[in-house]
Amino acid sequence: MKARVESTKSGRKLVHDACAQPCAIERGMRILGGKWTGSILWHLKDGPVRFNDLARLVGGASKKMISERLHQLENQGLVMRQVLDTSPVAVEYSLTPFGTTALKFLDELRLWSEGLPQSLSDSVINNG
Amino acid sequence: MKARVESTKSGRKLVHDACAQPCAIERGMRILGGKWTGSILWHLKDGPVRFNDLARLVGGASKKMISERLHQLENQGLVMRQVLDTSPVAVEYSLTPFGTTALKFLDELRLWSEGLPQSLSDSVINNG
DNA sequence: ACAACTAGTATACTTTTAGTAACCGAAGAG
DNA sequence: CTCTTCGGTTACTAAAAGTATACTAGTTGT
Repeated sequence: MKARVESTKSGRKLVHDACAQPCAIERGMRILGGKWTGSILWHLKDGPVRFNDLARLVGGASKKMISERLHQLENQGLVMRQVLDTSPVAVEYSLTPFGTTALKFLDELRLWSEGLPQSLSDSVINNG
Repeated sequence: MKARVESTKSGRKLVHDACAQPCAIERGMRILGGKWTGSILWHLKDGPVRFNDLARLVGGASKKMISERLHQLENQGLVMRQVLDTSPVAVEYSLTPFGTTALKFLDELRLWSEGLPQSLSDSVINNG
């Protein structure tokens, strides 16, 4: 990404290489930046978690949201779904190897967020 | 965040500490995860950029979007707005010291995103 | 028998966000 | 005089995200 703005002698502004492809930043955000997506991945970091447990852990998100995000993450290959034939049946979700590669970045986000001024944290109210 | 799920002797599941506060992950995402937010910050990393230049650099986002995000980022203290008394007036946006602390995380995101499989990148179409 | 759990899906609705397109006044270039 | 640029704002529409309730169908606990 070498986008830059140049001024011609007459002062006209021209933009070169203005993200003809979506920036890496933006592409990544479209995958990980959805509401609850980060939280879900984060709660899976220590091992498989079952659907309803996940719904309880990610307080504030409805089952519909959890369900939608998990489908999305499964399609994108970050999360695995495994049905255990216990009774009643249990369904476990876990990170794929690819999914775990996102954890480094999420941890960086966590570190940043934990240092946020209180006033800013307060203005972001809902649970997660 | 020490959330966990425990099974009682009777098999009942209880959730402890289920994100009474929003997770750091989720709080951070609410600030940086908005559409275009990451791209805007990233384009400011090398120094001040003027409004219309920014709108051109972040291809795909309308001026309205840029304007809204910049207001938000200014309120949150990540970005500074400075009016230069040239004629015609110019308005420059730049990162505050606090804003620059987010760059580390954004760079981690960029690295992750650049390694994405092509198929996944393709399904995330718009510009940024 | 009855309630609560399992993992979701279905439906209906409201709210929020994103996006388009047009427009503003002031000033500069041709 | 007209066209363009500056930094936005306004009005409107479309799409996404959210809520809430009810339903499946089998299992276990009281």
